[in-house]
Amino acid sequence: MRKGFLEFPVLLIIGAKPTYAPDILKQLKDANLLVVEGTLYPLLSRLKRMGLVAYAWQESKSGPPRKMYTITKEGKEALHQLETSWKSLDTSVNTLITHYEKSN
Amino acid sequence: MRKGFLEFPVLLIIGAKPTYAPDILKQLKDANLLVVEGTLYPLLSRLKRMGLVAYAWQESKSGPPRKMYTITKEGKEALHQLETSWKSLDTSVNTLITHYEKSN
DNA sequence: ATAAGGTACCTTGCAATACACAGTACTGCA
DNA sequence: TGCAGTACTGTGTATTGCAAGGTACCTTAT
Repeated sequence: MRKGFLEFPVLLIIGAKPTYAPDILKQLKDANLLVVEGTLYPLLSRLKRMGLVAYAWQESKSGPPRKMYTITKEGKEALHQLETSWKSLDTSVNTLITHYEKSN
Repeated sequence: MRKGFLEFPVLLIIGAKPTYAPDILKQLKDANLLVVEGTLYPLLSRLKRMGLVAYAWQESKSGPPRKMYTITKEGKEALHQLETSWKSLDTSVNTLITHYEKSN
């Protein structure tokens, strides 16, 4: 279950708008999801290998070129499935919390 | 982040009422959280080693004795912290979902 | 021109988690 | 005594996420 949880938020971010790694890190941090470079880069490579995202090099005005990631059709399908799983998990856990609180 | 996610639902279950492994498995399954023996037993040992739960042998009318697990004071404290983390994660992910949906 | 600092990407090695799978042990019943 | 059911345990493995270190490019200041 919940294997590769991080894929979900990352796909959500890329799915919302094409972005590149440092920006993804920033958005995750803004969302209170602490992820570091060493986690994100391998994850992005994995998503690319699975065909869920694609990238294109894009020049920058303030540094080296960036890999701009976009979500693919397959990525969107995977995203919808992840969203379903998430909602199920969310419901399950919140139910357990309710049970716990009722018992005290 | 979210390292050892399963600890949370398991602690919630034990915290609500003393139980033993097969019953925990059943409750997790009822909550749509698929976990198997090979995952749960090491997890329980870990929780015990960390002092978050304790167990007492209890005889059964239909088979071998059971390890009845109860939550400890430390376990309750850990549980509250896990609950806080969960709520934060819940909010974060749902925010990202909203952002994603708005962008489409 | 060159040094320094910043940005972006990538790799290696490690620890922990969760699973598959197999095994042990106790109980009750035929 | 054999068998099925219940409960607990151990081994091996893939994956995940992180720490740490490294490469390369670009801009700015000297």
